[in-house]
Amino acid sequence: MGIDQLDGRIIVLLAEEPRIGVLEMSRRLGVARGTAQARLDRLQSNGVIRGFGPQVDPAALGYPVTAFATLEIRQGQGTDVRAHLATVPEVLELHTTTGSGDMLCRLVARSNADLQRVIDRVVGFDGIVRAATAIVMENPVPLRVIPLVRQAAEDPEGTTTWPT
Amino acid sequence: MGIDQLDGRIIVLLAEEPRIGVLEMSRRLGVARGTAQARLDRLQSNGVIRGFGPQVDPAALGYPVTAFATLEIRQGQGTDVRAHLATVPEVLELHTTTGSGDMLCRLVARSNADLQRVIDRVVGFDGIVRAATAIVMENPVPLRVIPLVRQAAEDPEGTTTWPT
DNA sequence: GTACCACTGAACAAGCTGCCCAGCAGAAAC
DNA sequence: GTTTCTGCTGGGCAGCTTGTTCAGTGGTAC
Repeated sequence: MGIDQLDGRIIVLLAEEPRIGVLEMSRRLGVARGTAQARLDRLQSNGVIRGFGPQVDPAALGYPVTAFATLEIRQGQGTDVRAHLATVPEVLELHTTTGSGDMLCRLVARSNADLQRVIDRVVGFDGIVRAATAIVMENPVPLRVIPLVRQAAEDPEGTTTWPT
Repeated sequence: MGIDQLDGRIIVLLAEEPRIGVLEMSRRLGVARGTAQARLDRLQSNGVIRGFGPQVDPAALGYPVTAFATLEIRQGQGTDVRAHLATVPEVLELHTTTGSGDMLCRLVARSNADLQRVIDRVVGFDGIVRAATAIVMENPVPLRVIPLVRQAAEDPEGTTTWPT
């Protein structure tokens, strides 16, 4: 667990120019091709890099509305609720959490009106007691990992980030 | 806006085997290479496919703790808060929302103890009045788009998904 | 001292990419 | 009805990359 600076540079480079090949990568990093290859393979088998799947924009697909729903679950119904939500395509993500509410899920919809349909489908299940929905207006920081990768590469142990 | 079935199959195929080339893709889809190439180019310039950046797992990087924080902002301080949060590497995502709380952000940390440091850094800014944090315990549905892509490909207009 | 590991630098055949072209079918415009 | 446009097909070509293998080197652990 943890990455060194070369690993960090590999990830950043791949994030900036995903179509780059291993050979070009090795040239930019100033290392041998075999090294770049080996590092990349290791990052993938480590699970640090999960994959290179296409990043799809739901808005461009016709789902411009995003919302977060906090769900309250009836005791003991967690498993069923998880299975139910997994069948709803508009549920992009689901977490079980501490704090007020038991689950948090990310939803998308074709419009604000359509969001009602999605929410109805989500909560139309016995195990769900209550749902509180917050519609996303703006997304000032889209999902990102690069700053974190930079920090992890600079300081694999996390020693300097602790309070002094 | 909207994709047809061939587009959908391209995205699904790319999600399943990201390292696949255009030639192999065209073979699997049963179309000419030029067609696959053109479709892929169009999907990218459309913005449907944002890119193919590496999907990094924060847990494997040494940040196994995820949390969602709901922030309440002092009137008129929104811009400053956005800028402040953008400088924190552990803030992976930030949304402004309707409903209780004004912003929702996704955080990661090295441990539960470390989460305190992150929250202190997030909240240690004048414009933030209050923060409510929910720690993620389990992630039954990791961020996914494929089911949505399938639905969009089957029904680009969304007609069949409306209540009857 | 020896074994082990990571990196370098090189070579090879095989395959893919980017690019070009000509032809064809369906839809829309005139 | 004819023309134009768009999207798809199928082919060819040079150039480059990939996957793989090999030998050599330096540092580290035992």
